[in-house]
Amino acid sequence: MTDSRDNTASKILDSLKNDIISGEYLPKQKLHIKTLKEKYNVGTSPLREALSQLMANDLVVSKNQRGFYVSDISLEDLTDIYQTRAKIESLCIEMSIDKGDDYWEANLIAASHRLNKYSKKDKLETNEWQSRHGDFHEALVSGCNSPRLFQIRSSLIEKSKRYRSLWLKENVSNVTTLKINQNEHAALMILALERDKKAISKLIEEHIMTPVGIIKKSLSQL
Amino acid sequence: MTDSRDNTASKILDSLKNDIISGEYLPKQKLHIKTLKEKYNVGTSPLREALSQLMANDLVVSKNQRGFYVSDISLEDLTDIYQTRAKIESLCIEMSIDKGDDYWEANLIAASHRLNKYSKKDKLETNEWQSRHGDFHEALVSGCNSPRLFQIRSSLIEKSKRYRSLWLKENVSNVTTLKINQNEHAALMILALERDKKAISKLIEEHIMTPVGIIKKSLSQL
DNA sequence: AAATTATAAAATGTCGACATTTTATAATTA
DNA sequence: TAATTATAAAATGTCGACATTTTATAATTT
Repeated sequence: MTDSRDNTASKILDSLKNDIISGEYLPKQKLHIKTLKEKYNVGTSPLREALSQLMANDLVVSKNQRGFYVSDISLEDLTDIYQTRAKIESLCIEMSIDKGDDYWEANLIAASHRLNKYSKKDKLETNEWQSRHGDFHEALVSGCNSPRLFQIRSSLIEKSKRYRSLWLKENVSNVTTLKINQNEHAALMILALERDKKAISKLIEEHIMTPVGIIKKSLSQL
Repeated sequence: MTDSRDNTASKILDSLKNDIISGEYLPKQKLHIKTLKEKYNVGTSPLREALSQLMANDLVVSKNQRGFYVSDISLEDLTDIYQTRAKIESLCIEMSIDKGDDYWEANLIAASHRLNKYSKKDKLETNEWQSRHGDFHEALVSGCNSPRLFQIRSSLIEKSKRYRSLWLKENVSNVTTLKINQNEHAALMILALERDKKAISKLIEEHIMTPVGIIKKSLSQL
């Protein structure tokens, strides 16, 4: 939460990051200092500090004396992000399978149940579904006890979310595609419980790559 | 290079980052704003912007109203960094083997030759050796055409260098340990040219993990 | 009219100032 | 003397100001 213990810079960082990821600011869009200062009600310093952090996260770029811009997207980057994300997720899951205990299994089963139940509803909210979907995948990798690998995973998810958001913006309420691969989730859980590293690696990579084609199509005709 | 086209913040970022990685500033050490301003001859804003970026790179941490500190190290993190780095390097090499062409092969052979020749010298400089060593490993992965994976690799190398620097600080001119695994390099090249993904993956992971034990020992008695 | 130049407006990046908080030091109490 | 409180010093984080550069607009030239 944005605690009062936090300074202005870190508070505004969350807002800004979220606004970029959610697609409120479009790729290549200029981020005017003055405008942002007014919008978020802050001074120059904390704003620029937040933007500096976003630069390090590749969400923002800057040219000297020409200000800050939302970093650009591309079909190549889309593929690269997802491909890398797939490989990393595979690593996480393999570690998870190596180290996961009974609690990991139980937690995975629970998360799967929550996702399944919600997916069967006819009128489902995107946010809630995405939340449960994310929880399920997190449960899969939660046995991986490598903070650094986890961190890499998070930053990649962040970056991929941006592409998904932009795609969702073009295809409002296109929820059906979200549950395209519902049966794959079931398979993933079974393979995890069976500790079949090889099979689950293969499946998770395919699973993660599934949206790429769809997003690509929608994005290329922009 | 630190072009005059760059702004103050990005110039100072390089210096600061380098000084942290090289171990000039020690883990947990406080980074006083006033001191840094004088040392680097800059004002508040660009300094704090640079520190903000280093925060995003996990090289610096900050507590509100209590300033900036060099991020801490630990034996667990040392292991985690290197372990993750090993996995990532393995991924890069596998991709490299999949996509590498004749030029990749030639470049690899050349880099290997430069490293070999220099390693045989009796009086070798650490910097030059490390440079050639780095080049060799980069040649190995240079066929991997995933910018994002490459970026992850770079940031992990950065972080691991910090541990190596701190270790080197305790063991001045301990160059012999640097070429402990010289024969492994030859094996790596051969396996790369043979396109033996499985074998090279295994070897590179071991190769990267080699220093961990040594650094660990030296670091734990601090 | 198109291209170039001159002028005005807007925006960026850096600085030092200042209020607020933290830390260090001295004074007080038990 | 140890612990607590009061006081002083130092440091942080935020702000607005300002010089400099970029961008937009108007004037001039060919």
